[in-house]
Amino acid sequence: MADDLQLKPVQPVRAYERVVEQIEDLVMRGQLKPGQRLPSERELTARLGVSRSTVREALRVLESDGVLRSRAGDPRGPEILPFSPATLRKAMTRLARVAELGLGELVQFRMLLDSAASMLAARLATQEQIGAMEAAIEEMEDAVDRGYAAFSEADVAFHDAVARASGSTLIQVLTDVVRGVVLGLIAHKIADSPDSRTLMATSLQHHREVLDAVRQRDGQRAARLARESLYAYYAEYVPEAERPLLRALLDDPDA
Amino acid sequence: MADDLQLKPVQPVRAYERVVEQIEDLVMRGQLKPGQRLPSERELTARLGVSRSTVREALRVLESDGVLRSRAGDPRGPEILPFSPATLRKAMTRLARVAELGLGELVQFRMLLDSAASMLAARLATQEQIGAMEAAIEEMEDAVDRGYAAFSEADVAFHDAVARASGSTLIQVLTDVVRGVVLGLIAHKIADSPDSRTLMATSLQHHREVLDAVRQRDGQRAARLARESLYAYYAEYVPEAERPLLRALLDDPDA
DNA sequence: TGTAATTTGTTCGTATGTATA
DNA sequence: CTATACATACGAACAAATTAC
Repeated sequence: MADDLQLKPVQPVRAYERVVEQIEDLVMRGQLKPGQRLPSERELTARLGVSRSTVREALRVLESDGVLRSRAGDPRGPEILPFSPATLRKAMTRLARVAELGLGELVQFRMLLDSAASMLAARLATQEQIGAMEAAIEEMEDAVDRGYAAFSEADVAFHDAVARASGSTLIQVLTDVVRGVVLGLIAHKIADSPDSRTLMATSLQHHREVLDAVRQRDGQRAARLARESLYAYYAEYVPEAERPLLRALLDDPDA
Repeated sequence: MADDLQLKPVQPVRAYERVVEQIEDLVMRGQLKPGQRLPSERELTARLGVSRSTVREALRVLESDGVLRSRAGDPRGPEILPFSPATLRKAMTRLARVAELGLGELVQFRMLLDSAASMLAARLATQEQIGAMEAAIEEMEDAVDRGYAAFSEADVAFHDAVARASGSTLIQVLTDVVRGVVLGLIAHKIADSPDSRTLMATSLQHHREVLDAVRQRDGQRAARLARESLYAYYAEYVPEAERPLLRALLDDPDA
């Protein structure tokens, strides 16, 4: 007998899975576009030749994946949704919890993303995109006196502007997701900080420097400043033991 | 009337969603660990006070999220699974298709991940982890004569070793995911390349240089070489129009 | 080895509340 | 406001699969 035939164990394919695949395929191929409606459950039952329960299980899975939404009583049928990073965020959040990602690793990854985004922004950003960064900085200046919440909001706007200017959808989405997880872990600590005003002023200055590097089209400097800025802002909330992870991304890790 | 009360529209919460939440919570809190079993569908029906259909819809969603697996006839009940990046990969793949991510953006992101991984590996890797990289390189050397498939496998092993040595789970998982998407898009093109042998030899030399920089603990050099290596390997498959995205990550983008 | 018991996979019927026209 | 079609949810039934004895 040939002993090295590549035979894999066969697992039964359930009916609802084939329904999910069919609908997913239609969406992937663009035959079903956001806003369009799927036939009603009863019609799907008839067209697919499976029971209502099977159709429903498939719809629940697709719904939880953010592919569509079905509402009770809507005679137009389930609605195909536009893509949203919600599923990615869910998966990422689970990864963070189940894999027990430390704050250190999350901040490290943010440094990585923001650094790359700043590099790309310096080299590729349009004047309009640079204008959006400038507007966000002005908003931050105004917000210093209005407290941490307002400042944080403007800060997010700045980083979003940079991420958009990077031209990379992946960087944009992942920045959004990772920031959400990080802020969820420590927002209250920063808000409660007694010298949060000093923190904001320092952070604002760092952001100005990044913007300056972007304006001068100096990608490497923008990237370096972005890393240093995040390190300065978050390092104190990261446990001592994990700080080497952050420092390893700085140009001079032993300084 | 107060006009600025933050009132959001309430959307009905369906029964199966509350079941999903309960079980997801138990897994998140570590009260249900991988390998453990959930009660049977009928017992869940009784304990949760909902019908079996509702329980099943919840189980299907959890199954599609990779949280558990239920097999027909298994009297021990659904099994809690260890975390796997499968969901992340699924979400990422959908993002790539639906957001119409070009090959350029995907390769760009790989450059970014591999660059960071190499930098971190140079600064943090243990001798054992460096040994794994060396072993992968030797495997690549052997594989040059055995064709693209074998070479690609060894190549993957090298990048995995680097990603592991980076100490970052996020880098590790995302490298795996993005590589899967990229290879899915162009593996056949490389395999069919007439001068694939030359390509392999060049790539092998680049990998040796990265390893050398890691051995010498030169993070910045390792990162730069990693970017250049990926650029050299993939650039020709990336449409002309998207290549500036890749070059923007090189130290000298105009060269 | 084979068989019995239990579980999941799937279907069908029904009652109820809801959104749309 | 009403009629209609819809989704939600329940429960019973049978087939197929798995385990354990």
